[in-house]
Amino acid sequence: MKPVTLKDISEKLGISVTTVSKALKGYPDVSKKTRALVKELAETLNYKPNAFAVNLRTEESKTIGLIIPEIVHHFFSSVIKGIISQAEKKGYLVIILQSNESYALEKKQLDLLVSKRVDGILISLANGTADFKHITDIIDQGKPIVMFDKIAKIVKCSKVIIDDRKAAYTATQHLIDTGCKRIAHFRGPLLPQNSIDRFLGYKKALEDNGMTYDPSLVYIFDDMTFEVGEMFARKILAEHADVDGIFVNTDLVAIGAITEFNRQGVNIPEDISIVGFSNWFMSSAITPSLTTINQPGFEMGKMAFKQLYKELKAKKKKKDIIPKIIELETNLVKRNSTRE
Amino acid sequence: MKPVTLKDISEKLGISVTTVSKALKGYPDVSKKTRALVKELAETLNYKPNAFAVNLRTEESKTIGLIIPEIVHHFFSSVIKGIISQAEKKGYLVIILQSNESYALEKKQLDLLVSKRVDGILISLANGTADFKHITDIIDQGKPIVMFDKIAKIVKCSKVIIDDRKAAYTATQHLIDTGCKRIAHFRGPLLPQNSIDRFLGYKKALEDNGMTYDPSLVYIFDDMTFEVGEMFARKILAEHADVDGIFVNTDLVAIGAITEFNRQGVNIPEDISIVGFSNWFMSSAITPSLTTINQPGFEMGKMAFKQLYKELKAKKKKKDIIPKIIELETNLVKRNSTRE
DNA sequence: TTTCTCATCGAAAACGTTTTCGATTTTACC
DNA sequence: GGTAAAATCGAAAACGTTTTCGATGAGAAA
Repeated sequence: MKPVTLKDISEKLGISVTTVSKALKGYPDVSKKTRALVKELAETLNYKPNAFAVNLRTEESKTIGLIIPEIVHHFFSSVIKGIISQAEKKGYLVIILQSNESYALEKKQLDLLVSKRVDGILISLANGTADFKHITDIIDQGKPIVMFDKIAKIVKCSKVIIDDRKAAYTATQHLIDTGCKRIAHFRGPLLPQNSIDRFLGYKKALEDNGMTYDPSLVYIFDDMTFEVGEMFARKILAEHADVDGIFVNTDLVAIGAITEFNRQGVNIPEDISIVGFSNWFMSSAITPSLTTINQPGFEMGKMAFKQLYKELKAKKKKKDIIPKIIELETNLVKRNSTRE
Repeated sequence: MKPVTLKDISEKLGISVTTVSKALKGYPDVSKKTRALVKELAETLNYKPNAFAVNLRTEESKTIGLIIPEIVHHFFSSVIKGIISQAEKKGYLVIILQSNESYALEKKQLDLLVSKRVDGILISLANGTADFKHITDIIDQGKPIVMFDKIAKIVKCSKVIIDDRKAAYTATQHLIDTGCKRIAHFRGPLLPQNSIDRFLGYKKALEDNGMTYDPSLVYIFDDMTFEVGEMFARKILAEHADVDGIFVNTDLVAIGAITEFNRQGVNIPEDISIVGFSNWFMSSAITPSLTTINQPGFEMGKMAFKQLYKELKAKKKKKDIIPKIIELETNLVKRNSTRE
């Protein structure tokens, strides 16, 4: 019933616990004969080291924490998958917490992870997070932490991101290149850095092409849902009949807009061209299929863990951690919601 | 730099480690005065108990493991969210692993969780899992384990499920009630219990209504994607032009089929009625909106954790664990892909 | 035989906490 | 003041592992 311990093995073999431990861990000062004996008995007894004891002794748990604003979300769940897949390869387990876009929760959860003594932390910030003391405190304690996607530029730690501004610029430029003269932007919320950067990329593209930036063409809303996309589409038709191109913050909203435009008999891309953001799998399914920016979620998760892993190793060797900004490539996926 | 320990507090206060520990844990044999002193110092020093030491001493980690076939999946990520939300309330953390629908991986991960000494395990089986020794071994060790959604009927442990058979029966009956005379079924893979039960419900409904069951109307395919839905739709039109109703295993495939039918000028629900399964959020977004079975993922996650929690408490009190089957209610969500 | 080297082993401390049980002090009561 | 009861404390063991450092013995070299 009780799990097998080193002591059990040592008693059965008439040798000390020390030697058993050493034999199993491949220390050189144990004879081939006893080593074989120990390993064999450990095998047949199905010995598994008590993780709690190992943790206490080595002061590491081979576990990392992950805080994410929302789990039920295609992009984020892809990131999670990327993280877990990579962590598993290196023998790390992942504890996942969800901040629900709440700063207070995020803070509490960070605290919880620290008190549980995870080896490191991966985090994508909540929209509401504007103060970063809870993050810097942890960094000051020397615990590795890596941010991804929704980051804070001020905080000195490693980050895995895409160049939202550049991607948005590319998307908008594509609309311009395919003949759009008056381009709207479905921006979504004001706060997270992504939203800001995508907006700035959109604006820059307009300006670089000698088009006037019109604030009334930027639609703002806190939630980004399918229904909001439908609503924005109706608004565009009512308020700005001259709009012939839209750059949308996220695919789900773009697909909502397309659905509404289809319903209203607006031809896409002839009357209005649309570019989304994310390359959600439904973008290729909708009719017309959606031109969009590919945002590599799985890859982002992988890279975030890889960077954290490097820092964990560096810390073990008492080396300094030099924060690194990893920028992942995005690309425009041309489909049928924009012209040739 | 080093975290504060009980010893630090005891030395600063000139009392024993024992008393400090007792004071913090509210033991009665410590005076109000010292208790206050200890609590205050612990507060200002920001003392956090060393989780590793507590784990070792108490033989529990307040951590549970979760094995799921696939994370990037709306239903499963909803379940995860339900589990995490509930676990957090009770002070438990959740380690998530993904089996990728592979029996071998599932087995390995279960082993990993046990060796990490999680307090209990939640699992939704991989499609390929047909042997259950890896599960029963853990149950025999006395470690609580609760299955959900994709379960094995033979294994003696608690389960949280829906009545797939009944739900499928309801879906099919709805097609019959609204006038469908020849009903196909997009079944998907042969193996997981859900697939089998949904098929059986479909078949039973036909038989109970005096309709002949025609195996050639049951479409089987290993993957269940949007594209498979499109393909099935084309096949139906080519092979069985007389079909006027379809019960589809999962919403995504149903939506693929609707898209293809729309493209081909088939009227839904007039020419062909469709019922899906899951109530994925896109079901209400597609045109026509999809009649479907609501499958409460979040709720399922919540209940699964709650049951596991009960068993963890029972185990602590040395009480016997009596396996419990929890069946969650499903309901038909009538929308526009079926007639009135 | 003595000395030295090398291979092999084990005692013991340490990680930080919890809990039992005995010891000491304080209070209550006569 | 003396005794009993109650309140308060702390020593020590325990959880299972890792690792340091010293001990022992065998064999080789002198």
